[in-house]
Amino acid sequence: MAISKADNINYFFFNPQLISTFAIISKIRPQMAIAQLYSTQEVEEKWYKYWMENNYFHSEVDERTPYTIVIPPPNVTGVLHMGHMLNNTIQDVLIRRARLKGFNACWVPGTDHASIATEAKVVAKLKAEGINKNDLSREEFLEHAWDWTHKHGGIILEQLKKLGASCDWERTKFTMDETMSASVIKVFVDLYEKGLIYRGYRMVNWDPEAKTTLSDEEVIYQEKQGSLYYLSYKIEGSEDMVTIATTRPETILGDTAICINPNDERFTHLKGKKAIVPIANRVIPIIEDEYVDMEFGTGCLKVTPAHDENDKVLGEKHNLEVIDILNDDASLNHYGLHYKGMDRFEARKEIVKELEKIGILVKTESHINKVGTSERTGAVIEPKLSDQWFLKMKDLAQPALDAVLEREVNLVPDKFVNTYRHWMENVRDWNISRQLLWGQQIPAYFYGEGQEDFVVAETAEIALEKAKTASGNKELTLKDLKQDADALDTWFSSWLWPISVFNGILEPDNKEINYYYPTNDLVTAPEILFFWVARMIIAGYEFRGEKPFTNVYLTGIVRDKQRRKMSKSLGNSPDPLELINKYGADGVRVGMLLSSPAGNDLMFEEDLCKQGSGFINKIWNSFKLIKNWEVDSEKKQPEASATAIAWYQSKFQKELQEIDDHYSKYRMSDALMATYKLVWDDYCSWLLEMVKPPFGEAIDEKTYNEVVAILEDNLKILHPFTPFISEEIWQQLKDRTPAEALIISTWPESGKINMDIIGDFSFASEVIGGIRNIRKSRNISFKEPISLDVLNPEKVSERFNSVIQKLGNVSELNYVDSQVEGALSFRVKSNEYFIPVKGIVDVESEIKKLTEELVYTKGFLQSVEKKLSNSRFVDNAPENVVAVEKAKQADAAAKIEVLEARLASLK
RNA sequence: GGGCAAUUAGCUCAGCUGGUUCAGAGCACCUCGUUUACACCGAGGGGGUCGGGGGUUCGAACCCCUCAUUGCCCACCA
Repeated sequence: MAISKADNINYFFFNPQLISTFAIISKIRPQMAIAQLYSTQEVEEKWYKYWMENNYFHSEVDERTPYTIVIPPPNVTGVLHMGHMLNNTIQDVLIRRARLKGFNACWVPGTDHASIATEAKVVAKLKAEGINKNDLSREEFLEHAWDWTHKHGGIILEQLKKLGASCDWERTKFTMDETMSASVIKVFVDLYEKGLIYRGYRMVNWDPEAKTTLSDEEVIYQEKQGSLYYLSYKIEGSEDMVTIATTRPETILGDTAICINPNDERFTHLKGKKAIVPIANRVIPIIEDEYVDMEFGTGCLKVTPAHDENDKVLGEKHNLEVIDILNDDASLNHYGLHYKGMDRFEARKEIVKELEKIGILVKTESHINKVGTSERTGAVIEPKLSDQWFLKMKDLAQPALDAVLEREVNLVPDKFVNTYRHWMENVRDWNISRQLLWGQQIPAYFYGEGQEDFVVAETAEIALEKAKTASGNKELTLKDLKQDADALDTWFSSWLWPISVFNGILEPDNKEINYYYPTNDLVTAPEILFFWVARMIIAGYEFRGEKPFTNVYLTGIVRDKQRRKMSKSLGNSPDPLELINKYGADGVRVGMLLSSPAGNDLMFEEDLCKQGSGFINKIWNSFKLIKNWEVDSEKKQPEASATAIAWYQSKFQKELQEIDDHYSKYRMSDALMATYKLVWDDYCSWLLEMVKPPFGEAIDEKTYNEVVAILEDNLKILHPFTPFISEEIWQQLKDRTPAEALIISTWPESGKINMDIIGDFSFASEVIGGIRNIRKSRNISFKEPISLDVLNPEKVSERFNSVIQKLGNVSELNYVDSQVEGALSFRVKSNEYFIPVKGIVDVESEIKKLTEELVYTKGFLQSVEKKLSNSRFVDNAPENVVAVEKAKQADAAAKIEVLEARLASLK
């Protein structure tokens, strides 16, 4: 791309690729250099470094009130995606504003070891290298996992820095740090001793690929096209058959009963009989239970307690045998007979073939069923009975439920309270063990032959003492102890996060936890409301007797234009870092927040970032204007400037109030939009235009100083959204010491709002609009001065006359007391304005316009009068509402008078 | 199957106790403009029976009923 110097000099190119070209140009034009250029990459890098060097992000316990946010720790080996961008932008906005408001702002960053996700990645990597996880010892595998973590870990945190995240990096934590892990173990032991953790033989979600259990939340149900197979079982000692329907014919090998509904008259003849399982040729009882739905399938149910939750319940009730036919990898075991070793799906096909061959398969129907799959590996989940560790939830959940219902913890938006309540009221015990190596190993030690005798303790040494006491065997040594091989669920460490990052578990009375806890805001996705948020609240009350945070801001999901969730696999997610390169971090931050109310999904498209960077560009250019002004200390302040500044000060206060209100309700986009409009419309389009000196002239010092002060306040309210450009301008505006950096300055104080001047301004802006309309309709160039005549001068707000003259390019403003001939007119309220025009006024079209205006106003007046003549309205409506209607009536009547007078003068 | 939400301009959304500002904003669109910070600009403009129907009220985008559509959560019958 060729750029001529002439093109460059007066334009600002928002294009990082052109930096070097600009750098050269800036050298040739030293007097302009400072303000002409804006390179996002350069500026962003510069200020981030500056903030870091001056330690502004770091927080220490002090006298101030703390304002704390703990980051939802991303997976240690993850990379930044759009969800993180949204989430962390919001957190940074909150924390930066808190910092400006004078709080001791502390944003604690960190990462999560994400046991299953990370382990899956490590296993895959090893596999690619030809190494099988099972061939490694625990220690060897963990070494690989730590290698991987060190290599990829924390990349995501570096990416957050590019976004401008002002985290206290000195506090960075990892859920497998020594103290974090020790906290987890301590909590486990504690809960075990309270009798809340137990070991149970339960049906769990089994991921045969990762060979671990999953929590219910990690199972994703997908609708899949399958078949419903109708199979006939022989009745023992007769030629009768009974037909059942199943979606999983391979599990017949694990059948231990047939169940019918006792009320089902079709099957009375089967009561007390026995059936024969095909292929296995085992004899199983026919039991009766009302659980069976008589409408579904054939009304007969095969019962496989080992492979179905409901069947398990039935089995326990009727004391049935449990036959587990699967190995851990979901291949068939010896109960699979000649299918032993075959994968479950393969076996299904083969068994169906065999059943067909022996005439047992009556028919096959297509059937859509919901199949549970693993969130991490995608494998179809197998319900499996196994020994697992559980945490009793019911009592623990109660305070956490109350806290949200009583709004001690606020969910934003509030609608999530219902969902939360529903879940907490029906909370189930939490399966906390995982058959994984990557994570905190369960601190249970077996000292006997089987799994019956065990003790739970922080360390093996303590466990040994406990085991000696428990067994009465003083000869036991460490070698006799065998620690449970399983690791704890990842969430069993992250539920402690707001406490453990301040070491509040191991040292419950330390200075930091006492100061920073409870934290203020948590910003996270609603998807993990139960996974994580609810459990943190539970942990907060259980281990600190206090909530972990006051507000939970639930973001939406970032979707594309087609409303599809943005994901790597779909390939519809832009690379956040590329976006930052292209639009600048400030631009992307604005883009992300332009439309993302709490709890609503964000329909993201790149245009939003474009709009964001357009805003940055506007801010920059408005600064360039000021920066290049020549200041004259002798010059008197023009009246228009004084008026404009007085107006803006009130307008700013009014909007500041709005913005603060939006923040207090976590309406981030509204706060941004109010700021955006204040800066773009009120500040740039109106204020700067009103105070701008004529071409070639200098600006008076008073106005200059006042505008600079205004700009400084603007920068303060911009800073949370656009930290980089605001700091850049702040620093260019004046020489500042590190103690005067914008990031640690103060949020503008709220002040008086003069509503009169705001009202007068909007009156004046309507007048200016009227002038512009006439200029446009008559094709009068802006450069051509006009004169303006005003009828009914007593109602004109004179303080804005100078502004009207300046922005309307009005050379002469006269008050007249009668209609002006040969002029075009417009009306604001009941005042009438005339602009004499050259050439002939088209009386016909003027009359037409006036008539239309008159008809509309009369109609309006009529509707108001109708309302006012309705006694039920006047009697029932509040006084101020009636007063308003009366004012409308008076205004409309006056306007009609004016219009009629004008029409009369033209006819 | 149970529950919760949403439906307002082409798009994304405001509309905060039913009544000033009640039909709004931003983007997009159209017209005009080489005004000396910015064309990523400026000025102006068009565009909506507030998902349908019914009700309450002096008055409804807002409250009630009903239907429709969409999204989410929970539980799941083999």
